[in-house]
Amino acid sequence: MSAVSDCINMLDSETKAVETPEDHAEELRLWLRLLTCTTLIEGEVRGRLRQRFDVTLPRFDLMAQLDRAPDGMTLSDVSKRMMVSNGNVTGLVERLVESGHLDRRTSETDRRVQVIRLTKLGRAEFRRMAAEHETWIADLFADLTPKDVRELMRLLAKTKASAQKSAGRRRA
Amino acid sequence: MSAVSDCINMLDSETKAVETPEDHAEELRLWLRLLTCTTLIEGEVRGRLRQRFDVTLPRFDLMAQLDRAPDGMTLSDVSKRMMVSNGNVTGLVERLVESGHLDRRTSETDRRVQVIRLTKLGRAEFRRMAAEHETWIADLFADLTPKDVRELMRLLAKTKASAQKSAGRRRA
DNA sequence: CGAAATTGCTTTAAGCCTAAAATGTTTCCG
DNA sequence: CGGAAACATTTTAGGCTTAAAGCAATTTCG
Repeated sequence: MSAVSDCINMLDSETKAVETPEDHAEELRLWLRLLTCTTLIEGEVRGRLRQRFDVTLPRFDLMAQLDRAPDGMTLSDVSKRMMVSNGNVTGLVERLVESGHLDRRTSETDRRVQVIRLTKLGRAEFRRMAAEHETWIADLFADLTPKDVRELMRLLAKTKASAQKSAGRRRA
Repeated sequence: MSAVSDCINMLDSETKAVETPEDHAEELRLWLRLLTCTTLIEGEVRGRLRQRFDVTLPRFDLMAQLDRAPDGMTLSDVSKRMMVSNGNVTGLVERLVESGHLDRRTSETDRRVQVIRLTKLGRAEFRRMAAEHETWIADLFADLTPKDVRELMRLLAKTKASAQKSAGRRRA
């Protein structure tokens, strides 16, 4: 091996400034496991919502957002909170207005803005579903100790921060 | 409070066999955080796959399954592994056969079964994408220490087991 | 002021996804 | 053997989802 490549390798191992074909198998496995957990739980919740209340998960999620905002939200707010595209929200809201769960009105002060709220019916139905939903989640996580839960919260917060930072780097 | 309700409450607190309106806010928050992390990372990966390779995430995932199975897989296998419905796989495979990435043939021994494999093109393209994909994941998780990763793996394994148990209870 | 950029939302085209019903195939067993 | 059950896949109907383009209203700033 040449003196030059010796030098480069030392830089690599000591400063980690250069990318040799490094091994990221652990992170990859972590990502797959994270995805598996989420998919598993999401599927379970989806199925139960459907069976018990004949409602879809996205509809439930949207109502959950609105339940915490008595004064309503704009479509953009909802879109950001739910981390879905704008166009997605448009259709979702359309169907929920149609079924009488949501009320939609154009803002007085800015005619671009649509403000949506839960109707009385929407709120009542959501509360009924949410109560049961909470027990499902509790059951799905039942084998975790309170300490496990705290620790997971902490590590996922760290994960979220890390991912956001990485996403920010890309957009920059 | 009556003697009867005293008795019931004692049973509740000591054996946890009965459900009083308990507080499961922590588990709920944990679930939302888990979902946020996954959605965030998934969206980031989806965007990068699209930008760099003009490929969708489901296509990538399907090819990833096949890359690890040189002898091919049946559609049912893929469906189970990917945790998606059978009908979903049918369409996904259709498009990947169409684009020349997959090879599909009916099993010799069981005419119900379709065996799919990566074509040479499919494998080459997947390997190219996977190499880059791995660096994205590493970057997204960059702020986690090796210890964090290990700990998350452990807790997510526990979470997965708990959720599977709960899902099993329901189907029973 | 008024053009340009931005913002909020909708539309479009394409693809993803599910649950349930339908189709064809194989296995099980009486 | 032969019908019932199980299995693998496809089809169907409906909804979800995205990226990108389009439209209208508002804000910015020369």
